[in-house]
Amino acid sequence: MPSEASETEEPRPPLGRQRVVRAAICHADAGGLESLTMRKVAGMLEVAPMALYRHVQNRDDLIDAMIDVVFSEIALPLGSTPWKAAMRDRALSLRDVLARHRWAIGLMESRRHPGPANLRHHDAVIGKLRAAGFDVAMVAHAYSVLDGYIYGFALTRMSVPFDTSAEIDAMAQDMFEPFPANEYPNLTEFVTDHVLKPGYDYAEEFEYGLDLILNALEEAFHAV
Amino acid sequence: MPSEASETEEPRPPLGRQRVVRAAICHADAGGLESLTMRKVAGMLEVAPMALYRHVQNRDDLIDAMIDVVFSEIALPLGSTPWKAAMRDRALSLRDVLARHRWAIGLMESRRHPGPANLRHHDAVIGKLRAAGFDVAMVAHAYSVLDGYIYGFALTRMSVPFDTSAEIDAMAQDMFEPFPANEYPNLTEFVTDHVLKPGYDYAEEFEYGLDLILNALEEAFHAV
DNA sequence: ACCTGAACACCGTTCAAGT
DNA sequence: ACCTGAACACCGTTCAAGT
Repeated sequence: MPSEASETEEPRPPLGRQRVVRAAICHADAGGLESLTMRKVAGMLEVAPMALYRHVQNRDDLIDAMIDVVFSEIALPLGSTPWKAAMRDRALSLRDVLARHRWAIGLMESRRHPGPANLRHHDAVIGKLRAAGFDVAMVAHAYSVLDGYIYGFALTRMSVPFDTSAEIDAMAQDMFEPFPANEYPNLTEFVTDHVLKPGYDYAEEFEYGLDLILNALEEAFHAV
Repeated sequence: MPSEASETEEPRPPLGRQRVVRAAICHADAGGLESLTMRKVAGMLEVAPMALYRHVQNRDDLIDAMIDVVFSEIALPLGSTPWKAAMRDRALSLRDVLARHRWAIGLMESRRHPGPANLRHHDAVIGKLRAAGFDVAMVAHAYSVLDGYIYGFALTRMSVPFDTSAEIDAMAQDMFEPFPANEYPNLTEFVTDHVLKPGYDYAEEFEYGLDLILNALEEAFHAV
């Protein structure tokens, strides 16, 4: 067939950095960072492994780009919303984004080459607090405790991998199985009498701590 | 020479699970989890890679064992110390342990097979709060917000890798260099007018947030 | 009981070509 | 300009031996 038949021969679209980064995020969302290999991303895009290196310097550069996409998904505290409500909305948005992209939790704040969405996000959060009257020292306090809590909650609570009460129950059995009964009475009581109870929900735990911190920050702010 | 000369021939001591785990922790402390390979640990112990598998099921089992050693290094809240001081001491101890073993931060609360030191630690913390009069719901609130904050601070603040003010300065230059000047005015002001100032110290930020949370928990506890 | 060596199916990345 | 294929120096882990 003639090589000019450009439409019927399905000439694949050029790769492009965006398509590479999106495919990588998709893979990491499903399988985690460990299973994200250059070769698998290339396979998803039906391309030779080395084709990726035209659009990405190396694996670390790819991860930098992925993280900036994640930052771009966090709702910015813009508009005239009061600082406390704005920080609350931003915290819930960040919590949701980290739940979608669990592989990103440990990488968001340790990149040596932050992207534009990263810097823009921090600029907006700091700007909102400054506009509300926080001095730079109080901004540091507030940002440190809020982000510490949000990322830490994402890390410690959301990483527990079960959805149903039955799963959590089975897992608890497995955990205590190798040890003598009543070796850990307080932990056992806590798990059986509270965590395993049908009404218990992690999501509410996040908002309890978040509001505890926001209220305490408000008090500290007004005390100045 | 006769094979009975057992002392002069330096017959290496048997490997043993403890020696393997300790060597692995030592390597991870220095180079992180990424560079921790079975082959390198074997090399440190001057042994063939496959020798490790007599004492450890696989790489994941090795990491489980490493994490439990880390848990064993956290000071337990024992004795008759009041709950607030005990939680404060425990938080500072956990912060220090995580600073020594940064590779462990993301793994401490997501192990499918927690070891005895892990369970014993949680049992002691829960026991201290229960003994102080916290009901199980309040224990969940307190533990969730405290550990969230401690792990998150370790993740977000301690992962920034600089020691001296000069280093942080150079890094800030690098970060903003690819972008137009004054693109991020609030962030720039915050970094130059506060973070880069000689008196600023991360360590104090940790204790500010910790005391904010502990005081808020105390209020919530007494309000019940 | 404890350790070894070869082998297998993977990695990221460099280099030299291909179109 | 964009993609490929072979090659190199690595991985974790299985298997069959060695002492």
